[in-house]
Amino acid sequence: MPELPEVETICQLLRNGTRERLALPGMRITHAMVLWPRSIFYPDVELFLSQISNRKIEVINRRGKYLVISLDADFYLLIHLRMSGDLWVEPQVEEFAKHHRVIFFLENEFRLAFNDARKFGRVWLTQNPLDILSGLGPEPLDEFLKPQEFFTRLQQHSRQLKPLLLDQSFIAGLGNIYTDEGLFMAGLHPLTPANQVTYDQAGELLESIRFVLREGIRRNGASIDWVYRGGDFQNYFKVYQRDGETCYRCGSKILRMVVGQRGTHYCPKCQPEPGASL
DNA sequence: CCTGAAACCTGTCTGC
DNA sequence: TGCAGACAGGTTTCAG
Repeated sequence: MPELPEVETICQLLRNGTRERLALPGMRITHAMVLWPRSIFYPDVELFLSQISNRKIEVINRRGKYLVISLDADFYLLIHLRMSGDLWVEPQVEEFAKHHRVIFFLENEFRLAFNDARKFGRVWLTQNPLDILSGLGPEPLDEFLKPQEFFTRLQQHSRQLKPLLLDQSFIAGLGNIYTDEGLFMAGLHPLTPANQVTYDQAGELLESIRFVLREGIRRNGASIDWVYRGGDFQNYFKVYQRDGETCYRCGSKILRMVVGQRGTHYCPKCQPEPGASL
């Protein structure tokens, strides 16, 4: 599922807990079990298992699409869910679900399970989280990011908007859904060269991105395909996977094309081609 | 710097 | 029913 709003939803769930499921901060990990070794990106599995044992969970945060779990002894557990990853807090007595890849056993009767059907997700355990996170661009929801800076960053690239916004070093957390939705709201064609975006358009794009991300978070993320249950932002998509259907704003037929190997959905009338006159 | 293709994986859906 | 092909929320690597 995971784009920024989905990761944020999981982050808040783990941080605050729910009725039956305890909040994780303050809880100790007694030991872990690795069912798919390639899920552990760093360090090697043997060292990972020894270093994770008996670590206390202190703070749970998000940076881009990474979940950042601070542990005692200055360790950080970083988890990237990629395409199909999810994190479940569940009783230890349950059978392992089909796609469990890494299990963190807690000191009570619960465990934290990393479930990931497509095996693309990755886990790091490190004392230097910046080695992994420092390449990320700014957080879109951080008010520290001003329209002027966003405009300046756009000016520095000739790339098309769609692949640029998906580039995590340009801005962190956007994925295919929220990029398409943000471009639609801003009225910008996905193929527009970034350095052709005007100052006003840049401001609108930043506002639009923030709006769709906040809506996504408010709806607890989107649930698509067979992977995720929980959020319902998929019921509020304006263009994503709506190709062939009618644009709510102008009535035109929503189109789909492939840009940078990613399905891209847009309204040909609300998002005019770059260079086309209105 | 930019683009496109391929790779890493499993599951679902569509069409023949 | 079987089977091939397309497609899926992401990222990295490599060729041109």
